[in-house]
Amino acid sequence: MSTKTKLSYTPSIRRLPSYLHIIRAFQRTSDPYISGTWIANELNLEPIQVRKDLAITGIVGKPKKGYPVEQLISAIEHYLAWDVEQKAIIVGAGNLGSALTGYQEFRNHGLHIVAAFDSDPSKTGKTIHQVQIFHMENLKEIVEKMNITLAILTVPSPYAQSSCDAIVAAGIRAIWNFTNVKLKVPEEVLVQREDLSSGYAILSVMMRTQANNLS
Amino acid sequence: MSTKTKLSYTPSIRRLPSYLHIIRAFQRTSDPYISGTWIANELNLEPIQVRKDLAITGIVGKPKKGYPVEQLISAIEHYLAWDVEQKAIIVGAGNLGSALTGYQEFRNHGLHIVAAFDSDPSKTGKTIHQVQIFHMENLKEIVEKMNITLAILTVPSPYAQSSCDAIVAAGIRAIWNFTNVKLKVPEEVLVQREDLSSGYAILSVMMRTQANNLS
DNA sequence: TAGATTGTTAATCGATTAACAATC
DNA sequence: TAGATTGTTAATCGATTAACAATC
Repeated sequence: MSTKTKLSYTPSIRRLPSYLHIIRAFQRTSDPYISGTWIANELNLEPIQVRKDLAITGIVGKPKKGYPVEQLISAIEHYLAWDVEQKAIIVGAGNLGSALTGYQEFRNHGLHIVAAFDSDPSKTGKTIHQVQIFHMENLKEIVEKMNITLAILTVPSPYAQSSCDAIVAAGIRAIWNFTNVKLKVPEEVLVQREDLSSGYAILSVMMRTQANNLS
Repeated sequence: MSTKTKLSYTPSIRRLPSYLHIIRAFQRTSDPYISGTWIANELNLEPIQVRKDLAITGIVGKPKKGYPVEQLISAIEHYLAWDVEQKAIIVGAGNLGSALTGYQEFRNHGLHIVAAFDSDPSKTGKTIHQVQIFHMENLKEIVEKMNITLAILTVPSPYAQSSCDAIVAAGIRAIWNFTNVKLKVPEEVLVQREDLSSGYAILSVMMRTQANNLS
């Protein structure tokens, strides 16, 4: 059976992290209930969309009051599998790798970056944000020893495919790909590509459209 | 009139950069025509989807042969407004700001980062990837002098809104927001948020789903 | 109680996919 | 010519939005 079945509710899943962020901030007010309407206002969304999105987590709200804050946070975290610690490694200890390693928000998502790898021997032994850098030669050994299942790929694009091959050979099953390369992987390996250019494409067309409207 | 009209074809626009990337690589083969079928195979998409996407740029192909490579590149670049130079500044000269400043691919998109800003005085005068760092105090002055219309926001989230306010006060009309903060801006200012957590949410749910299927 | 908010069911909208004639 | 590929028109699919009864 192919593992490449399509994921349902992807637009909703993409919005859940912003809900979680907002709800955690709201939690500090000690109000035990939060309404979908309030979340929607905060994020410029429609209340019905928020309710539909939250429904996929299985949360049940109370008419008139809203959703119980603690339970709602748990439900979102559980749905996203953010309630269990997920260990990950950084492959490519450059600026982007370093930025992601230092990104505190990931800790709130259960994501722990436990090691970094680089093919530049002069980086070996150094640390980025208290995470040790190893040489790529030791990838398989350390991945096996630490039982790692996720790699974050932040190498320059010419090295993307070869690094990916090393990651797969090390037994890793999921890759978060920050390069602009479409990676070739065995069917059972999951790849999530973070394409910076696509966001800029949207912004660029918006700017052109706005400029045209003004004239 | 509100400028917040919804952008059409956003899924297609998001895919155009990967098409462009593939087509530019193909260009080196000197073959004057490229088929939608070939692009689709390369990116694991359906040929019909590629044809529909390319159609929004106005390109016209030749049955049996495909699309003329040079014209296709021009059509995509023109549609994305990537055929004109777009100057931008980095606000927040940390690791992420530095990574984006050094990201060579942006040059292929007409995006030129011409200055960086940071509130840390010890960074003032230094450079990241040959781009000079200025103090935030000089933001408005330099933005006006250099006629900047786009800011890339890469500050830590606690500083996101105040930095955004400074950007707007400097007269900038478009912000590419890499923080996890929902920015409050006047209606006429465009914001494109790049939300790293949403990509991780997708990956995390895929991993959970796959793990469940295997058991 | 009155009214705000939920959850469900239905309607709409837009994106993807299918079918196929046209054609180089 | 035969066949691969385009572009158009229609069908399907899934996401968003609307309507509204239930209810705390």
